[in-house]
This record gives sequence, C-alpha cells and structure tokens, in this order.
Amino acid sequence: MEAAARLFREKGYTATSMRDLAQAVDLKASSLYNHISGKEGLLREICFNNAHRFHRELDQIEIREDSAEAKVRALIHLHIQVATEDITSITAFNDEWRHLTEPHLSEFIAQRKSYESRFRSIIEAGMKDGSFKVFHANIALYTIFSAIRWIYDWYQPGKSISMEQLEEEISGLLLNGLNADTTFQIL
Amino acid sequence: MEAAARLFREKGYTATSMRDLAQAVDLKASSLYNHISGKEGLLREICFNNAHRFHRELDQIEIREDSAEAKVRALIHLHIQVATEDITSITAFNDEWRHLTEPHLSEFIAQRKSYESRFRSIIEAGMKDGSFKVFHANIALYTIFSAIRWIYDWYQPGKSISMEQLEEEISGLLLNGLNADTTFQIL
DNA sequence: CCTACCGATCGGTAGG
DNA sequence: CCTACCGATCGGTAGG
Repeated sequence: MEAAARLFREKGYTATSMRDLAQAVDLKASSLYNHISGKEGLLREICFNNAHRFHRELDQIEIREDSAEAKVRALIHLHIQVATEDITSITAFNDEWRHLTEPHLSEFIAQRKSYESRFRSIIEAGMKDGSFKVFHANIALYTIFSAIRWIYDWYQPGKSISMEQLEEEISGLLLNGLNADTTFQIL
Repeated sequence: MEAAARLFREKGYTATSMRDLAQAVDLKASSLYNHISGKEGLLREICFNNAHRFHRELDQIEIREDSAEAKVRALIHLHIQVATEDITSITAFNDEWRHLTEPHLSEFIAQRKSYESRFRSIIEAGMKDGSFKVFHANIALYTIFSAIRWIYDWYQPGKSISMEQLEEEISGLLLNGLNADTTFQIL
C-alpha cells in the first residue's frame, strides 16, 4: 500500500499500472493478486484509512474544553503532521480519491464533507466569540486546507527548516491572518 | 483545448481518452487528428500558454515602482483572477503538467521554477523592508500559491460570495498573516 | 469528416 | 510465487 501510494502520487492513479506496482515490490503483476483484491481496492483502502484517521483525531479535538483558536491550531498541527509523515494521506486527499468508483466515491465524498463541516463549525465558533475576524468560514476553511497541500512536495525534513519552524510559521501565517484586526482594502 | 482542459481536470490526463474528448466536441476520435497533433500536444499547449501568460503578467508587475506589498497583492489578484476565469490554468498548474514527456517536462519545470524564483524575490524584498514579518520566503510563497488552488473547485460565481469579496478576504487573510507583528507561540 | 483497423498495453485470471 | 494468456481499451493511422 505504501508503494502504491507513492506511485499514485508520482504518476497518478490511472497512469500507474499493476506492472509498475509489481516491479516496485519485486514481484510479477499476477502475484500481486495473492495479496490484494485489485487496483481499486488499494486506492479504496488508502482513501478510507485516511478518512477514518482524520475523523478519529477530530473526535479528540472536538471533545476538549479548548478555545476555538486552540482547536484550529490543533487541526493545523494534525494536517501538517500527517502530511509530512504519511505518504498515503497525500494520495488520498489531494486528487486520487476522484478515481474511486461508485458507491465508494459517494461514500468518500460524504465523509469528506462531514469532516469539512465539523472543521467549519469550529471556525464558526471562533467567529462568534470574536477571535477570528473573517466573514466567510468557508474561505478560511479551504485556505487552511490548501495551505498545507504543498508541504509534502516541497519539504525535506532536516534540510534548513525544522518541522517545528515549518509548523510555527505556517500556523502563525494562517492564525494571524484569521485574527487580524485591520481589514485590508483592495486598492 | 477548452474541452480537453475540462476533461483533464475532471478525470485526469491519463484517464481522459481521445474518445472522451471526441464525444465532448461531437466528433469521432480519428477526426480530432485533423485539428491537433495528438493528446500530449494538447496538454503541452495548455501548460505552456499558461506559463507564458503568468510570466508576461509578472513582467508588468515587476516593472512597477510599487512596494513589495502592493506587488504581492497584485500577484494574488492575478492568481485568483486566472483561477476563476480560465479552466486551462487549473489543469496546467495543479497536477496535469506532470504528464508532459521530455524534453517538455524539464522545460516546463524550468519555467515554473523561474516564476517561483521571481515571485520569491518580491517576497524577500518585503522581508527586507520590514513589511513582511516572516522568516522563510519559501513558506510564504508556497502558502500563497496553495491558498488559491481550491478556488476553482469550490467557488461558484454569483452565489452568496462575490468575486470581490472572495479576493478581498483571501488577500486579507494572507497579507495580514504576512504582516502580523506578533509572533505566535506553539503551545 | 468518417469507417475500419493497427500494435501496445491495460487489469485481471487460469493453472500449476 | 510464476508463465501464459484473456478481452477491453488505448493513441493513432490508412484510405477515402
């Protein structure tokens, strides 16, 4: 599954053949089928394992008696953590989930929407208590999600920037942006 | 090319067949070849047309006698503008350029790196003159790029949020984050 | 513009 | 685990 996730990430799901995957794990393509159900089964496991993980972690964060700001910070921490340590998450969340077939595609989209909705509620709580000075929770939500997407492609652990620095600076940039008192004017 | 970009975006380059594309423009697959050189030629044109457009616009922005902040604002405006109005740009910049073959792939990556480098220089100028309080230009750079990626997927013009509001809020979030005086503490 | 068709490659199976 | 092989589909061409 790790090899599959890596290939799906590098070449895309459709462009990755079972022969490519077999070569990556030193087997012939036909031998893979003693271990897995098929190509889509791999993608399915990668996507749903990750969806479950994010929901489980969000459960923990929601329960806390923390401020909305602390919860958003914990979520940013979670997304950065997972993005830097687990290649399968990148595959699952970025684009390859599109290649799931029904009914799994709809099920995945539903889980994704549910996660977004729970995240959005936390942002809305922060808007209500005055700690986030934004007008549209969705914009903040998707900006946060996206701001973490590039990390896997670009970040090389141990090279010039530590993970702590990386996380501190991204969190700072996003949370300062959310908190800022002054509204910027266009022009 | 528009139909191709739309399909590449929806299904991915590899998963889009010439039969799919032919159907989208009401032809048979073989007839497409009277108009185009082939599947990769389409991708190539989409990618390089967009690369040229971004470089051209950046030329104009660099020339101005503006502050670094005003230049970054103009670049954010450019990226949001293009993302909301031109589907081919989404295809080109998000993921599908990976499927270019050599030597075009290397050429595209080189142009992309050049664009990033010029953008980074503007951010660095803003760090030097004290208007951006960040430590690593790269983090700011990639966060800005990524923050605009989700727009096409999600934004529906005219529905609840206007383009002006969208742009103002994203720019505000990013520029406030860059400007913020207080450094956030982890924990 | 079309019909007819090509060699290559795909995901997957049979059988041992 | 492998070799051998399947039907389907791919990008693209020939010929009119």
